[in-house]
Amino acid sequence: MKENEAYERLIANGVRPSAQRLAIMEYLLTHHTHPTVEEVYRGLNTKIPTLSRTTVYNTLRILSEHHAAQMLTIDDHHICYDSDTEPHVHFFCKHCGKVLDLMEAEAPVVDVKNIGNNIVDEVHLYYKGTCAECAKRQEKVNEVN
Amino acid sequence: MKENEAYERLIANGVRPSAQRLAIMEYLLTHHTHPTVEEVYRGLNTKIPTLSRTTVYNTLRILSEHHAAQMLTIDDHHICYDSDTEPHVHFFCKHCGKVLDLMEAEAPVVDVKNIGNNIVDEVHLYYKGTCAECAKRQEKVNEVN
DNA sequence: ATGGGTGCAAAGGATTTGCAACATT
DNA sequence: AATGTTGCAAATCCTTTGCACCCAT
Repeated sequence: MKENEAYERLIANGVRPSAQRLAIMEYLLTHHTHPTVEEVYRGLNTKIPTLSRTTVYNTLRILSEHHAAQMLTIDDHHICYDSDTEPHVHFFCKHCGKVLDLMEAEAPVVDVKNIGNNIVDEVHLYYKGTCAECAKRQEKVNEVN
Repeated sequence: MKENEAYERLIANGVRPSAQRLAIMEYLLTHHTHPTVEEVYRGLNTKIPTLSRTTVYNTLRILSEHHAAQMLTIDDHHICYDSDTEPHVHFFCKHCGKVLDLMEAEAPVVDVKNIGNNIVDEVHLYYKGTCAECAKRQEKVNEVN
């Protein structure tokens, strides 16, 4: 990771850089796994034993409100976060629950500022289905039968 | 509404047509307001006083699993349902919480079957921002100041 | 001294589950 | 009878809130 990238991201988006916020921002910047609140909490708990879930909740909400990160509401039981704030497509596997990034080459580019008189400031593109791995596993099961 | 549209929709998607399921399916087909579980429950409670929330939860989940309706997870506190299962863009107003349909003319058409080896069977396009009404209201406030 | 941030515990809210009664075949 | 569906109550889980303490871009 670039030196101070977390710090710069917070400042650029008008978020005061406390130690906890820096740690959470850095966690998102170095883990492109679309972590949930719980995953961020557990991932940082060893480094910062005093960290509370409340702070993780608060911070992730603040980060997404300030567009320093994206909240992905791709599934009702899987709210997660992504430090990549550029619109890109997310794929959600209904079988294993994994969230993948799909590259621009594989997805339409949407760049809208407003539609009618509605002002658009976030674009979310979610595809859902069966990921390559789960599809392969199911094929095997079918072969056996 | 067409005669028996709810019935046909259930049968076509392999859902057994109980009285409750028919009523919920019909409610979705006649209310294009993207209702939540609670709104469906309240909307039907007068007609079917014995209806329980549990059944509304179960039924809406079954309908979306069978692609007889879509579950929209556009916002963490606003999970709602839409009987239109064709991919179309939804606009969510962060101020008033309203969910609007955007017509095809205003939005990209996405028709994907799979990407890489991932099998896509649902496409969700969500735009978020400020709706025309809320934007207008904010303008007025700004003029006064 | 002040405003903001943190974290504990408790509250709140939404959704699911266990299970007995009921309906439909 | 057998199978699937419903609905009540309770349990669970996730998230927010109240509040006291702490800290310092």
